Amino acid sequence: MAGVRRAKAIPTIYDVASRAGVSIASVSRVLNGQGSPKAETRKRVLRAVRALSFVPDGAARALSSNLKEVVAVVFRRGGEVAFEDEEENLLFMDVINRGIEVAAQRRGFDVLISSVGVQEENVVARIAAIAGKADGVILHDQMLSKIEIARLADVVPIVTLAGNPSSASINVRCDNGSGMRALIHHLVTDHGYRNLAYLSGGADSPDNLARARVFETEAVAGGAQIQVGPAWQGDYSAVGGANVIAALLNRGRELPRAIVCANDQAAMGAMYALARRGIKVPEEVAVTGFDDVPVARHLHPPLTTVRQPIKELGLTAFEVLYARMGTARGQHEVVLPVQLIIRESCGCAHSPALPQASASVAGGGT
Amino acid sequence: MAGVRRAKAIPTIYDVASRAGVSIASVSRVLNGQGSPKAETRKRVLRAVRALSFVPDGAARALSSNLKEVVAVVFRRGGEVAFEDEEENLLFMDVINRGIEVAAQRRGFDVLISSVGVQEENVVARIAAIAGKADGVILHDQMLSKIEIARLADVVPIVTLAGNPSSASINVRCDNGSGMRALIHHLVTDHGYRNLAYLSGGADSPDNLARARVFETEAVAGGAQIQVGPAWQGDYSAVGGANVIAALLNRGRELPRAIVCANDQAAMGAMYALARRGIKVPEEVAVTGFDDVPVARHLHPPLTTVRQPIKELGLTAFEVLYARMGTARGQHEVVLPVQLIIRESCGCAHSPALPQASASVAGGGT
DNA sequence: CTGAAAGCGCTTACAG
DNA sequence: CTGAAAGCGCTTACAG
Repeated sequence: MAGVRRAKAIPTIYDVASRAGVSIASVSRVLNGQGSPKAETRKRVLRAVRALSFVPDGAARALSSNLKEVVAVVFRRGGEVAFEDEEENLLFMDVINRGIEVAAQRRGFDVLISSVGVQEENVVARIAAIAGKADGVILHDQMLSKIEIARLADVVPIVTLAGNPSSASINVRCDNGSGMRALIHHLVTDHGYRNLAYLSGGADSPDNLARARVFETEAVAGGAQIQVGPAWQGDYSAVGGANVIAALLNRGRELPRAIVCANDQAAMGAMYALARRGIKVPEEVAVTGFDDVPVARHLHPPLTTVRQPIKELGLTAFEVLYARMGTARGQHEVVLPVQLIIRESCGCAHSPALPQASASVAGGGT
Repeated sequence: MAGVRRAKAIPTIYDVASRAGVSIASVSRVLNGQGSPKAETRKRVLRAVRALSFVPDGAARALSSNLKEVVAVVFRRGGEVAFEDEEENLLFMDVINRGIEVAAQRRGFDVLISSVGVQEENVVARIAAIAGKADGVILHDQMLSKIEIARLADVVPIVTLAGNPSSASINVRCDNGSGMRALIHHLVTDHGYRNLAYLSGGADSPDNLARARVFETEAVAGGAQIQVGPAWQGDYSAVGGANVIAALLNRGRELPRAIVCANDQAAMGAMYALARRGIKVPEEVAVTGFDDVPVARHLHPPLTTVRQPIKELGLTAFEVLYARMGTARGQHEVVLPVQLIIRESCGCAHSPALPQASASVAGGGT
């Protein structure tokens, strides 16, 4: 508001109509392909539109048609970035957002992006304001409580990404269970590790909780010892992961044979901390991640992890939201499959690669 | 439009007003902090707002206040992704977009993101539609001609990123000239290379043109031989870069001592193609990039390149646009400084690093 | 401090 | 096929 306003008068549909010598209704019709305007009318309108560089005002359209053709995406923006590679974290969100955007485009929607600072105060108000500018909202992370979501859902359809299912919204997530199950099976059965730890992610993250739960069940079922608890509490970040390992080491604790990390970021941090102490991965301690972010394969050793269908997560989130805009109810949770990616940090043999970081080529082209 | 509509009736400002027993004007005032509503009025309005989960409609606000508080960002979406690392390319745009978003947030704006397919037909119409939904537009790449920009600029302020300066818009870019100058100086003077080539980026990219021009001037001024021309025409992509090298090698051409690539992506492709033929970088051929994307330091060898202030590019684009929304005119070009980042692909000595990919830590924390 | 009313720029029944 | 008119949900002078 403060001092922001337009300079020159911008042409409206009235200007176009009078220049073309027709009514504004006709202008609207030819512009939106409604009805069957006469060729002559059409021609005159189009000419006037060009002459005036007329662009229909989105707000006015939205108001009268009750459709903004905008989907809002809200996510948390990280604070300080200790590891340079932490930027990769963003990539994860960005790839999801790209998926949302591609799906949105197909339906003629645009994407309104809005990040919320980690320690921003009025999150609810912020999100409400954004919701007012869109036909639907996609929420990354767990930024709103169940009731807050329910309240907002009265006003606009909501899809959560990796959140908790709720009767008021739809949750889209990946299959943490089978991903973790495959990973533990590989570690316990294939490698025979008898002592594992789970380096946890954000304490209140549903993904983290699900992964932790399956980690425990499967490891124990496989007859392995496990280490869990406060000492292993990370926060999905590389610094967090590094701190956990460093603290453990400082207190002289003996490390397990394998560290299963809540995500790739934490794994990067853990590997960094281990390297600093001269502990060899995977010879002394195996480390695994979750997500398969692009850098994962560039690490030394390349990271064994569980690949999430990142872009599909976004595509699906939009499609599910779009469907919800039309119909009242539907499913409340959508689960996408994951894939175990075995590289070397688990202890598997070095697979021969081309002598360059980008050895993993899909096309060829040369 | 097709079949999309709301389910339940959504509360409007009238509902709030009648529930609170005041006029809609009062509701609007307390919600927007205008005037000085009585404490009692304020209380009753707020209570009603909560009770109804009222969220003001953005379209209606925008229409009556003539301010959407939305800035549109349009960029080109790549086609196929041959190199997996090509995703990093997105990161570049995404970091810029993050910068835009952070700056926008400070001013109470949200960001409307819209990518345009490489071979999409109605680009002008698409962009016009997006412009109608925003108070200003930021254009990545060179997607619109000079006249198209001028036409659109009649309707909405425009900032281009790495485009051409024009009287109708403002262009924000980095200082290609001094970056390339520093790089060539390092290659020619410090390393003494006498034979260089410029692996070009998109033929119509202003950045590429500027870099190519300075490359020539500086290399020649330094007394070096240069190779340029169609055989060295890439397209900013890794595949493009790889193809150029492969084609040259296939035709038995002798490579120069150093290949200066238009950007990091092309450099990655070039290094890949060289590695496939067993040509050693930097011992036989030095390779450099431009941009300093995050993977650059993970390559083997780590890439010498010119760092662009990526996030600042975005921040600046928004601020400049915001300023333009208020005042009629101003500067037409903003240039941000760059920094030469010397790593190993130029032939410089291996700098001792921690035994892990993420050796580059900023904080510490352990 | 507060309310009645106009107006923002479109879309869309409703007549003709 | 086309136009006059109502209405979408807000903000903001203008009176009081």
